[in-house]
Amino acid sequence: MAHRPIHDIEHKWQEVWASEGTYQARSEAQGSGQKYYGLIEFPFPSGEGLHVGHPRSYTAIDVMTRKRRMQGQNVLFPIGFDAFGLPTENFAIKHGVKPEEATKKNIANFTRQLQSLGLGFDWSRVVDTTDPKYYKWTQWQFLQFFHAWYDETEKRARPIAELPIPQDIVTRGDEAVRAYRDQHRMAYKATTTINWCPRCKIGLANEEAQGGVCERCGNPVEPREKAQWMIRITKYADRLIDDLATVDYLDKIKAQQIHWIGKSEGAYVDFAVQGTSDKITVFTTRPDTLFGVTYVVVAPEHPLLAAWMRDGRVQNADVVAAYQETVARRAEEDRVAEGKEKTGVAIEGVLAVHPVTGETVPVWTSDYVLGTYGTGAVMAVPAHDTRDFAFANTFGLPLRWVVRATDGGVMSNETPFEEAGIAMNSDFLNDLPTWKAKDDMISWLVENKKGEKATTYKLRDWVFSRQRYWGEPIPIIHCAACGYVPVPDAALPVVLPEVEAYQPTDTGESPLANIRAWVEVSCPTCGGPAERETDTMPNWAGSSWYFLRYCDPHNDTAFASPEALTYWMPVDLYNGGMEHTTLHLLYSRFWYKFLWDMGHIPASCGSEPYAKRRSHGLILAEGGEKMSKSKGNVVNPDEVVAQYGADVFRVYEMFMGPFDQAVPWDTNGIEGVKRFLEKVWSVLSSDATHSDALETVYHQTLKKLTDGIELMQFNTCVSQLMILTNAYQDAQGVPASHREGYVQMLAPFAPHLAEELWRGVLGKTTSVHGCGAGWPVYDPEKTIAATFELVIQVNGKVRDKVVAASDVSEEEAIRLALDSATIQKYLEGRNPVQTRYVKGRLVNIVV
RNA sequence: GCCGCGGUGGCGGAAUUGGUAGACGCACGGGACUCAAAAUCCCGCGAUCGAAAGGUCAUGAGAGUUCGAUUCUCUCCCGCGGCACCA
Repeated sequence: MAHRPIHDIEHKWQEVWASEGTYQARSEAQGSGQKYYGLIEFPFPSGEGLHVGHPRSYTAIDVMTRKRRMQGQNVLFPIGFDAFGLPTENFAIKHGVKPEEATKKNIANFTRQLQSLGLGFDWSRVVDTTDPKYYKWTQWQFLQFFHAWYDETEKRARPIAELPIPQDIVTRGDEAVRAYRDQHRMAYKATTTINWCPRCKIGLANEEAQGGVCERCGNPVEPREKAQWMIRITKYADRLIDDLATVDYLDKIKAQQIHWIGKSEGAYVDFAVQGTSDKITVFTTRPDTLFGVTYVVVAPEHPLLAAWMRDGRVQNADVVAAYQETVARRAEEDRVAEGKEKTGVAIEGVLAVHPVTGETVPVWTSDYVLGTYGTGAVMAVPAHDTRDFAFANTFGLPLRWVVRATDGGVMSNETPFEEAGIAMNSDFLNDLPTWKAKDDMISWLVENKKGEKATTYKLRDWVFSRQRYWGEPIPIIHCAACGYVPVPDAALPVVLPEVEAYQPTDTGESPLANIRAWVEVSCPTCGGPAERETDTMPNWAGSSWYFLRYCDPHNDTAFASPEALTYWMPVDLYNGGMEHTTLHLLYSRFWYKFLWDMGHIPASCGSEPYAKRRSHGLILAEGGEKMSKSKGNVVNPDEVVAQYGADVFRVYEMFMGPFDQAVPWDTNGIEGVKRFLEKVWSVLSSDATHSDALETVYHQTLKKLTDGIELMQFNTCVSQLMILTNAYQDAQGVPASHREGYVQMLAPFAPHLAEELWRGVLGKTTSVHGCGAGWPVYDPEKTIAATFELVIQVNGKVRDKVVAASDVSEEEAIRLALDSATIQKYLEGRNPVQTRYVKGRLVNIVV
């Protein structure tokens, strides 16, 4: 390549493609042929620039969409920038620049990098989540959540105006009605304990504070009470699980989402508190073990416990209070540390009444019961639950088996005792209540008003408020007289005001709160004095619907027209990182379903945004470690492109290994790809005479690429191209009849080289990459050579190989095998017991 | 602990889904070209026995099914990713 100015060539074609509009999708009105919407996760434009991992995903989908475009499909392969977010804000604070300026610069840099890779993006549809023209619709969509409630009966979101108001609320007046509505909105404000990161000074959603540490800075988070905007994603939990059956996602993605939503079915069971009207409601998935209950445990932060502490019922109040305090102070990490001894204290003076037997059992509090899951209280069945068993064991609490009467006598259910090696004492078998099946027990509880069937989820409602500057302002106005008033559509977007200081405040207020001129507004409803909401939206907001905007990115009257949505949606293929499985992917599925419920997305688009989801593996550093700035092992795409050019980079990334698996970067490996592309250039510069052997490899390669690209087997597609190229090298050139097809096959992988060969060497006048430019078709018959090497096995071991005609019959093949002198030697005069023939492969003789 | 994925030469990885294990690439060794080096081209390259022909062993370990197992079944070991006191 030293003799060819590779960068000039690449640059030249990039400009030609841009001016010819080669990669622009045709609109729904102009598009002919099948549409194909290929999507990659739009990047966050960080200051560091592109990582070599980005192009792996982008090139893969680029290869797939290029092939389909050549085949004549109307391809939409868009790009944009998810540019709001903390890193930019932190950078701005640190360097005293405006976040929008830093963002602009980063987007420009990313654009330059992406364009240098020759990716076939439709640059006329770029979106930027920080553009007011874009976030106007993010805000508008938030307001749709505000204007809606979830109808459990119809299992869909509906306009808030259609929310039935109970008569007793109506009679209490407008205030009560308004409060009732506010409680039912899909976007609602609630004071909750949030995960507060004292370092970032920000409230985090549970999913951003996994393991009790801040996702951004790794600092431990602490609980903090704060009024936050919440979105009722939990209402969609069932649909988010059930509809996975209708889409083609990698199984591991489905499994992770289902696990994350964490649905479990069981019952609420009420335990009365002796001598009071209180009842402790527990959640259990095993109501059939109700007779095994020997105590009840409430979470340390359980509201009932707080009430008992207040009314003086708790006899050991100081012990309980001390325990509560210890737990509150303890970091989440310690709490869940593996193998941790269980801790807890008995609540003296409080006894729970077993709902069936009427016996009293002690009530304990322990942090092994989570305040945030179920009802924050459990019935403990130490004989059948390992955690209860551990607790009972620590504190010497009694155990009781639940046994099932069977024909042969009595048998125990599974029990941790056996695991623990403790012998079972059969005394307990006396006086046992009748065992009931799970459903029977629930029926009994329902009939006797002691409980009900219940389903719980690990998924929590979505904390949607961020006390930060660099995000979409939440378009709500607080009016003392009217309550929460949405900013009227005509007044959208609510543009981020210019601010002097972006620093978050210790009070937990957004920096926007300091800008009084912006905060103070008159109420759109009554005209009275009012204040803007100063929290902003999380990063996940803009990315929850960007794929819809791509369908119609310049629309000023809607986020996208119904026509455009009908034409393009759903996304045919969405590729992205596994790390987004439980956050972005789940949020955007939910967001889409909601807009679909509300009729903002045409019903014909279907209830799922992505028909197919795939995920790429990580690119690791040369030693197999993760690339990281601190380790100094990061490979910079700019340097790779500078040294080898974009085509070598692309082909190498496709060749390194299976697309869905992690692979280490290998500097020697990229040299091999460089040699390969040079070989392509040199073999194509001379003609070879046509031969049957070349014809076979050629058609085998066509078949491999035609199928393999769809199956995302990029590494073996590149291998096959190498095999073909090696064959041409042996033949000292490419036969005239192969030249076009050969270049076309290379085109998705090495678009610049292919275009140079197509127009420069083959003398074509239009792009090899254009829509309908053509994709070579293979002849299945020609993929089979005239002869093949027939393997002959004796008792399953390869003993000889002979050349046979491809259409050899079974009889002939076996004859050939038996005629072989080598085989005769192995048979030692024995007669075959049986013979097997595998067409086109082998004969196995069993003696 | 639970869920998912994986374990094949010195390395990245192939193997038509039960049919020649190691394609393709890298690294390495030998040779050609060259005054020399680089580049390029040709040959070799799992282990082991053998001068060779050829044999034997080999896909994390062990068993099983089968004419035949990297592929299917069971048990176990190891690695990666996710979740994790979720009742």
